[in-house]
Amino acid sequence: MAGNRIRVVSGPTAAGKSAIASALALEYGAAIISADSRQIYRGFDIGTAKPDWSELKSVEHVGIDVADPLERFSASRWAAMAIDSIAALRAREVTPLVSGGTGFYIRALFDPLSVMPGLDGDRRRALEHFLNPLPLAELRRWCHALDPARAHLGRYQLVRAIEIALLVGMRISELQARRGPASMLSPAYLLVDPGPGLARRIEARVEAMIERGWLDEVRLLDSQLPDDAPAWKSSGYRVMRSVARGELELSEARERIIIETRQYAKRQRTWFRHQLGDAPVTRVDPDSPDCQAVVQRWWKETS
RNA sequence: GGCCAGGUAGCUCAGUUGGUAGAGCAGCGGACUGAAAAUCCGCGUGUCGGCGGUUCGAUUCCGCCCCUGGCCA
Repeated sequence: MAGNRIRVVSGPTAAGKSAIASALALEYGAAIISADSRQIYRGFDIGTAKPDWSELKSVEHVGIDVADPLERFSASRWAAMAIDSIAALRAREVTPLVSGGTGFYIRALFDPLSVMPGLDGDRRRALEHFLNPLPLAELRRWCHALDPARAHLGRYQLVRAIEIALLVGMRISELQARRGPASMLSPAYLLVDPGPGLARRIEARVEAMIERGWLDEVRLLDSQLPDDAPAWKSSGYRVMRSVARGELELSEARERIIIETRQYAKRQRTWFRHQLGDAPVTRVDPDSPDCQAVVQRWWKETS
Protein backbone atom coordinates (compact mmCIF):
# COMPACT_ATOMS: atom_id res chain seq x y z
CA MET A 1 0.00 0.00 0.00
CA ALA A 2 3.03 2.24 -0.33
CA GLY A 3 1.37 3.98 -3.23
CA ASN A 4 -1.29 5.35 -0.91
CA ARG A 5 1.18 6.89 1.46
CA ILE A 6 1.11 10.68 1.24
CA ARG A 7 3.98 12.80 2.54
CA VAL A 8 2.94 15.67 4.78
CA VAL A 9 5.21 18.48 5.92
CA SER A 10 3.66 20.26 8.86
CA GLY A 11 4.47 21.97 12.13
CA PRO A 12 3.77 25.24 13.91
CA THR A 13 3.65 28.51 12.02
CA ALA A 14 6.94 30.18 11.10
CA ALA A 15 8.91 27.00 11.72
CA GLY A 16 10.30 27.01 8.20
CA LYS A 17 8.25 24.13 6.84
CA SER A 18 7.43 25.71 3.51
CA ALA A 19 11.10 26.23 2.70
CA ILE A 20 11.74 22.56 3.34
CA ALA A 21 8.69 21.52 1.31
CA SER A 22 9.68 23.77 -1.60
CA ALA A 23 13.20 22.43 -1.66
CA LEU A 24 11.92 18.86 -1.71
CA ALA A 25 9.36 19.61 -4.40
CA LEU A 26 12.02 21.22 -6.55
CA GLU A 27 14.47 18.38 -6.07
CA TYR A 28 11.99 15.58 -6.72
CA GLY A 29 9.64 17.27 -9.14
CA ALA A 30 6.75 17.12 -6.69
CA ALA A 31 3.77 19.44 -6.44
CA ILE A 32 2.70 21.07 -3.18
CA ILE A 33 -0.83 20.76 -1.90
CA SER A 34 -1.15 23.65 0.51
CA ALA A 35 -2.91 22.67 3.75
CA ASP A 36 -3.39 26.21 4.90
CA SER A 37 -6.78 27.65 5.80
CA ARG A 38 -5.60 31.22 5.22
CA GLN A 39 -3.63 31.01 2.00
CA ILE A 40 -6.83 29.89 0.28
CA TYR A 41 -8.06 33.49 0.32
CA ARG A 42 -7.36 35.74 -2.62
CA GLY A 43 -5.85 39.08 -1.67
CA PHE A 44 -4.58 37.98 1.75
CA ASP A 45 -0.99 37.49 0.70
CA ILE A 46 1.66 39.07 2.88
CA GLY A 47 0.14 38.35 6.29
CA THR A 48 -0.54 34.72 5.42
CA ALA A 49 3.02 34.19 4.20
CA LYS A 50 1.69 33.07 0.86
CA PRO A 51 4.35 31.85 -1.58
CA ASP A 52 5.31 34.62 -3.98
CA TRP A 53 5.31 34.64 -7.78
CA SER A 54 8.70 33.08 -8.22
CA GLU A 55 7.92 30.26 -5.84
CA LEU A 56 4.61 29.60 -7.53
CA LYS A 57 6.41 29.53 -10.85
CA SER A 58 9.15 27.13 -9.84
CA VAL A 59 6.96 24.69 -7.89
CA GLU A 60 3.40 23.72 -8.72
CA HIS A 61 1.04 24.64 -5.87
CA VAL A 62 -2.54 23.57 -5.26
CA GLY A 63 -4.86 25.24 -2.80
CA ILE A 64 -3.61 28.81 -2.99
CA ASP A 65 -6.09 31.59 -3.88
CA VAL A 66 -9.00 29.23 -4.28
CA ALA A 67 -11.53 31.15 -2.19
CA ASP A 68 -13.08 34.57 -2.09
CA PRO A 69 -12.46 36.43 1.19
CA LEU A 70 -16.22 36.63 1.68
CA GLU A 71 -16.79 32.90 1.74
CA ARG A 72 -16.56 30.47 4.58
CA PHE A 73 -14.32 27.61 3.63
CA SER A 74 -14.38 24.20 5.27
CA ALA A 75 -12.24 21.24 6.13
CA SER A 76 -14.38 18.90 4.05
CA ARG A 77 -14.15 21.16 1.04
CA TRP A 78 -10.39 21.25 1.42
CA ALA A 79 -10.18 17.48 1.80
CA ALA A 80 -12.27 16.96 -1.33
CA MET A 81 -10.02 19.30 -3.24
CA ALA A 82 -6.94 17.54 -1.92
CA ILE A 83 -8.25 14.10 -2.92
CA ASP A 84 -9.00 15.32 -6.45
CA SER A 85 -5.63 16.99 -6.72
CA ILE A 86 -3.76 13.93 -5.56
CA ALA A 87 -5.53 11.80 -8.17
CA ALA A 88 -4.89 14.34 -10.90
CA LEU A 89 -1.21 14.71 -10.02
CA ARG A 90 -0.68 10.97 -9.87
CA ALA A 91 -2.32 10.58 -13.26
CA ARG A 92 0.47 12.86 -14.55
CA GLU A 93 3.03 10.96 -12.49
CA VAL A 94 3.71 13.96 -10.32
CA THR A 95 4.30 13.25 -6.63
CA PRO A 96 1.97 15.13 -4.30
CA LEU A 97 3.40 16.73 -1.16
CA VAL A 98 1.01 18.13 1.41
CA SER A 99 2.44 21.12 3.24
CA GLY A 100 0.84 23.41 5.77
CA GLY A 101 -0.10 24.01 9.35
CA THR A 102 -3.87 23.52 9.37
CA GLY A 103 -3.99 20.25 11.25
CA PHE A 104 -7.76 19.94 11.07
CA TYR A 105 -7.69 20.03 7.26
CA ILE A 106 -4.95 17.44 7.10
CA ARG A 107 -6.76 15.14 9.47
CA ALA A 108 -9.93 15.47 7.40
CA LEU A 109 -7.99 14.14 4.42
CA PHE A 110 -6.77 10.96 6.10
CA ASP A 111 -9.57 10.46 8.61
CA PRO A 112 -12.61 11.64 6.65
CA LEU A 113 -15.31 13.67 8.35
CA SER A 114 -18.60 11.89 8.81
CA VAL A 115 -21.11 12.42 6.07
CA MET A 116 -23.55 15.05 7.28
CA PRO A 117 -26.85 15.71 5.58
CA GLY A 118 -26.81 19.09 3.85
CA LEU A 119 -28.45 21.95 5.67
CA ASP A 120 -31.10 24.07 4.08
CA GLY A 121 -29.44 27.42 3.49
CA ASP A 122 -32.35 29.64 4.43
CA ARG A 123 -33.26 27.78 7.58
CA ARG A 124 -29.62 27.70 8.60
CA ARG A 125 -29.23 31.43 8.11
CA ALA A 126 -32.39 32.09 10.09
CA LEU A 127 -31.18 29.88 12.91
CA GLU A 128 -27.76 31.49 13.00
CA HIS A 129 -29.36 34.88 12.99
CA PHE A 130 -31.09 33.79 16.17
CA LEU A 131 -28.20 31.90 17.78
CA ASN A 132 -25.24 34.15 17.07
CA PRO A 133 -26.23 36.98 19.43
CA LEU A 134 -26.84 34.59 22.33
CA PRO A 135 -24.34 34.58 25.19
CA LEU A 136 -22.02 31.60 25.33
CA ALA A 137 -23.60 30.17 28.47
CA GLU A 138 -26.99 30.17 26.77
CA LEU A 139 -25.63 28.31 23.73
CA ARG A 140 -24.05 25.82 26.06
CA ARG A 141 -27.38 25.16 27.73
CA TRP A 142 -29.02 24.59 24.36
CA CYS A 143 -26.28 22.26 23.26
CA HIS A 144 -26.38 20.41 26.54
CA ALA A 145 -30.04 19.66 25.90
CA LEU A 146 -29.65 18.78 22.21
CA ASP A 147 -26.21 17.12 21.95
CA PRO A 148 -24.55 16.93 25.38
CA ALA A 149 -21.41 15.24 24.06
CA ARG A 150 -20.49 18.51 22.37
CA ALA A 151 -21.57 20.95 25.05
CA HIS A 152 -17.99 21.47 26.32
CA LEU A 153 -16.75 22.88 23.01
CA GLY A 154 -16.38 26.42 21.69
CA ARG A 155 -18.96 28.81 20.36
CA TYR A 156 -18.87 27.78 16.69
CA GLN A 157 -19.02 24.12 17.53
CA LEU A 158 -21.99 24.71 19.82
CA VAL A 159 -23.83 26.55 17.06
CA ARG A 160 -23.03 23.79 14.60
CA ALA A 161 -24.21 21.06 16.98
CA ILE A 162 -27.46 22.94 17.62
CA GLU A 163 -28.00 23.44 13.89
CA ILE A 164 -27.52 19.79 13.06
CA ALA A 165 -29.74 18.71 15.92
CA LEU A 166 -32.52 21.10 15.01
CA LEU A 167 -32.35 21.01 11.20
CA VAL A 168 -31.39 17.38 10.68
CA GLY A 169 -32.93 15.88 13.75
CA MET A 170 -29.78 13.95 14.67
CA ARG A 171 -26.83 14.59 16.91
CA ILE A 172 -23.38 15.16 15.48
CA SER A 173 -22.12 12.65 18.00
CA GLU A 174 -24.52 10.05 16.53
CA LEU A 175 -23.63 10.88 12.95
CA GLN A 176 -19.97 10.58 13.88
CA ALA A 177 -20.50 7.08 15.16
CA ARG A 178 -21.67 5.81 11.78
CA ARG A 179 -18.42 6.25 9.98
CA GLY A 180 -18.24 6.58 6.27
CA PRO A 181 -15.69 4.72 4.14
CA ALA A 182 -12.15 5.05 5.45
CA SER A 183 -9.65 6.99 3.40
CA MET A 184 -7.52 5.14 0.88
CA LEU A 185 -4.70 7.43 1.85
CA SER A 186 -2.46 7.48 4.90
CA PRO A 187 -0.01 10.15 5.99
CA ALA A 188 3.71 10.12 6.67
CA TYR A 189 4.47 13.24 8.63
CA LEU A 190 7.55 15.38 8.71
CA LEU A 191 7.00 17.67 11.67
CA VAL A 192 9.18 20.77 11.44
CA ASP A 193 9.73 22.51 14.76
CA PRO A 194 12.72 24.55 15.94
CA GLY A 195 11.67 24.26 19.58
CA PRO A 196 12.53 27.31 21.69
CA GLY A 197 13.90 29.04 18.58
CA LEU A 198 10.39 29.46 17.25
CA ALA A 199 9.79 32.67 19.21
CA ARG A 200 12.62 34.43 17.37
CA ARG A 201 11.42 33.16 14.02
CA ILE A 202 7.93 34.50 14.73
CA GLU A 203 9.29 37.94 15.59
CA ALA A 204 11.41 38.02 12.47
CA ARG A 205 8.50 36.89 10.33
CA VAL A 206 6.12 39.55 11.62
CA GLU A 207 8.82 42.18 11.14
CA ALA A 208 9.42 41.03 7.57
CA MET A 209 5.71 41.09 6.76
CA ILE A 210 5.45 44.68 7.90
CA GLU A 211 8.50 45.67 5.87
CA ARG A 212 7.07 43.97 2.82
CA GLY A 213 4.06 46.29 2.84
CA TRP A 214 1.48 44.41 4.86
CA LEU A 215 -0.19 47.64 5.96
CA ASP A 216 -0.80 48.74 2.37
CA GLU A 217 -2.28 45.35 1.58
CA VAL A 218 -4.64 45.67 4.55
CA ARG A 219 -5.63 49.22 3.55
CA LEU A 220 -6.68 47.95 0.15
CA LEU A 221 -8.59 44.99 1.59
CA ASP A 222 -10.29 47.25 4.13
CA SER A 223 -11.56 49.44 1.30
CA GLN A 224 -13.06 46.44 -0.49
CA LEU A 225 -14.37 44.06 2.17
CA PRO A 226 -16.98 44.16 4.91
CA ASP A 227 -15.68 43.95 8.48
CA ASP A 228 -17.03 40.46 8.99
CA ALA A 229 -15.57 38.78 5.91
CA PRO A 230 -14.26 35.40 7.08
CA ALA A 231 -10.77 36.03 5.73
CA TRP A 232 -10.25 38.81 8.31
CA LYS A 233 -9.89 36.11 10.93
CA SER A 234 -6.38 35.37 9.75
CA SER A 235 -4.14 36.30 12.64
CA GLY A 236 -2.79 39.79 12.60
CA TYR A 237 -5.20 41.11 9.99
CA ARG A 238 -7.70 42.67 12.34
CA VAL A 239 -4.92 44.27 14.34
CA MET A 240 -3.40 45.67 11.15
CA ARG A 241 -6.81 46.93 10.12
CA SER A 242 -6.91 48.96 13.32
CA VAL A 243 -3.59 50.49 12.31
CA ALA A 244 -4.89 51.23 8.83
CA ARG A 245 -7.82 53.03 10.41
CA GLY A 246 -5.58 55.06 12.68
CA GLU A 247 -6.84 53.40 15.85
CA LEU A 248 -3.56 51.78 16.83
CA GLU A 249 0.16 52.52 16.62
CA LEU A 250 2.13 50.23 14.35
CA SER A 251 4.62 49.42 17.10
CA GLU A 252 1.81 48.31 19.40
CA ALA A 253 0.29 46.27 16.59
CA ARG A 254 3.61 44.57 15.97
CA GLU A 255 3.78 43.38 19.58
CA ARG A 256 0.21 42.18 19.56
CA ILE A 257 0.63 40.27 16.34
CA ILE A 258 3.74 38.57 17.65
CA ILE A 259 1.76 37.47 20.72
CA GLU A 260 -1.19 36.29 18.59
CA THR A 261 1.12 34.29 16.40
CA ARG A 262 2.89 32.71 19.35
CA GLN A 263 -0.43 31.69 20.82
CA TYR A 264 -1.47 30.17 17.53
CA ALA A 265 1.78 28.21 17.29
CA LYS A 266 1.17 26.90 20.78
CA ARG A 267 -2.28 25.64 19.80
CA GLN A 268 -0.77 23.94 16.77
CA ARG A 269 1.77 22.17 18.95
CA THR A 270 -1.01 20.96 21.23
CA TRP A 271 -2.80 19.64 18.17
CA PHE A 272 0.25 17.81 16.84
CA ARG A 273 0.94 16.32 20.25
CA HIS A 274 -2.49 14.75 20.52
CA GLN A 275 -4.29 14.54 17.18
CA LEU A 276 -1.95 12.64 14.90
CA GLY A 277 -3.12 9.19 15.93
CA ASP A 278 -0.85 6.31 14.94
CA ALA A 279 0.54 8.04 11.88
CA PRO A 280 4.30 7.76 11.52
CA VAL A 281 5.96 11.04 12.47
CA THR A 282 9.50 12.20 11.82
CA ARG A 283 10.50 15.30 13.72
CA VAL A 284 13.11 17.74 12.51
CA ASP A 285 14.65 20.90 13.90
CA PRO A 286 15.25 23.20 10.91
CA ASP A 287 18.16 24.84 12.72
CA SER A 288 20.02 21.66 13.52
CA PRO A 289 23.05 20.64 11.44
CA ASP A 290 21.52 17.31 10.49
CA CYS A 291 18.29 18.82 9.19
CA GLN A 292 19.12 18.10 5.55
CA ALA A 293 20.01 14.52 6.30
CA VAL A 294 16.86 13.91 8.32
CA VAL A 295 14.68 15.42 5.61
CA GLN A 296 16.31 13.39 2.86
CA ARG A 297 16.07 10.16 4.84
CA TRP A 298 12.42 10.85 5.55
CA TRP A 299 11.70 11.42 1.87
CA LYS A 300 13.45 8.23 0.79
CA GLU A 301 12.00 6.04 3.51
CA THR A 302 8.47 7.12 2.71
CA SER A 303 8.54 6.50 -1.03
C1' G B 1 19.16 68.92 49.76
C1' G B 2 13.55 69.43 51.28
C1' C B 3 8.48 67.91 50.40
C1' C B 4 4.90 64.65 48.02
C1' A B 5 3.44 60.04 45.54
C1' G B 6 4.89 55.24 44.66
C1' G B 7 7.96 50.27 45.17
C1' U B 8 3.03 43.69 45.76
C1' A B 9 3.24 37.82 40.05
C1' G B 10 6.98 38.37 33.76
C1' C B 11 3.84 43.41 32.88
C1' U B 12 -0.18 46.96 34.58
C1' C B 13 -2.35 47.31 39.10
C1' A B 14 -5.97 45.97 43.38
C1' G B 15 -5.83 44.50 48.52
C1' U B 16 -4.90 43.21 53.66
C1' U B 17 -8.76 48.40 60.10
C1' G B 18 -1.99 43.11 61.81
C1' G B 19 -3.40 36.27 60.92
C1' U B 20 2.11 35.39 54.77
C1' A B 21 -2.29 38.06 49.05
C1' G B 22 -5.73 38.46 43.78
C1' A B 23 -7.51 40.62 39.01
C1' G B 24 -6.48 41.69 33.78
C1' C B 25 -2.74 40.80 30.27
C1' A B 26 1.50 37.60 29.31
C1' G B 27 2.77 32.44 30.23
C1' C B 28 1.68 27.06 30.85
C1' G B 29 -1.57 22.69 30.03
C1' G B 30 -5.93 20.88 27.47
C1' A B 31 -10.30 20.31 24.04
C1' C B 32 -11.41 20.07 18.86
C1' U B 33 -15.83 15.88 12.87
C1' G B 34 -17.86 21.20 7.25
C1' A B 35 -15.78 28.94 10.43
C1' A B 36 -9.67 25.60 12.72
C1' A B 37 -4.44 31.50 11.88
C1' A B 38 -11.25 29.95 14.18
C1' U B 39 -13.85 28.83 18.75
C1' C B 40 -13.46 27.33 23.74
C1' C B 41 -11.87 24.99 28.85
C1' G B 42 -8.42 24.72 33.04
C1' C B 43 -3.97 26.48 35.93
C1' G B 44 -1.33 31.87 40.06
C1' U B 45 3.93 31.13 38.81
C1' G B 46 5.14 35.92 44.83
C1' U B 47 11.64 37.13 50.00
C1' C B 48 4.45 42.03 49.14
C1' G B 49 12.10 47.05 47.89
C1' G B 50 16.07 46.18 52.14
C1' C B 51 17.45 46.16 57.36
C1' G B 52 15.87 46.83 62.20
C1' G B 53 11.78 47.81 65.96
C1' U B 54 6.80 46.95 68.28
C1' U B 55 3.80 42.36 68.47
C1' C B 56 2.01 35.65 69.97
C1' G B 57 2.18 37.07 64.72
C1' A B 58 4.33 42.47 60.14
C1' U B 59 3.35 42.62 53.29
C1' U B 60 0.17 45.83 56.57
C1' C B 61 2.11 49.87 62.23
C1' C B 62 7.01 52.69 63.53
C1' G B 63 12.29 54.07 62.33
C1' C B 64 16.34 54.19 59.05
C1' C B 65 18.15 53.10 54.24
C1' C B 66 17.79 52.08 48.84
C1' C B 67 15.18 52.84 44.14
C1' U B 68 11.53 55.42 40.65
C1' G B 69 8.45 59.58 39.32
C1' G B 70 6.77 64.67 40.42
C1' C B 71 7.09 69.45 42.84
C1' C B 72 10.22 73.01 45.50
C1' A B 73 15.09 74.64 46.09
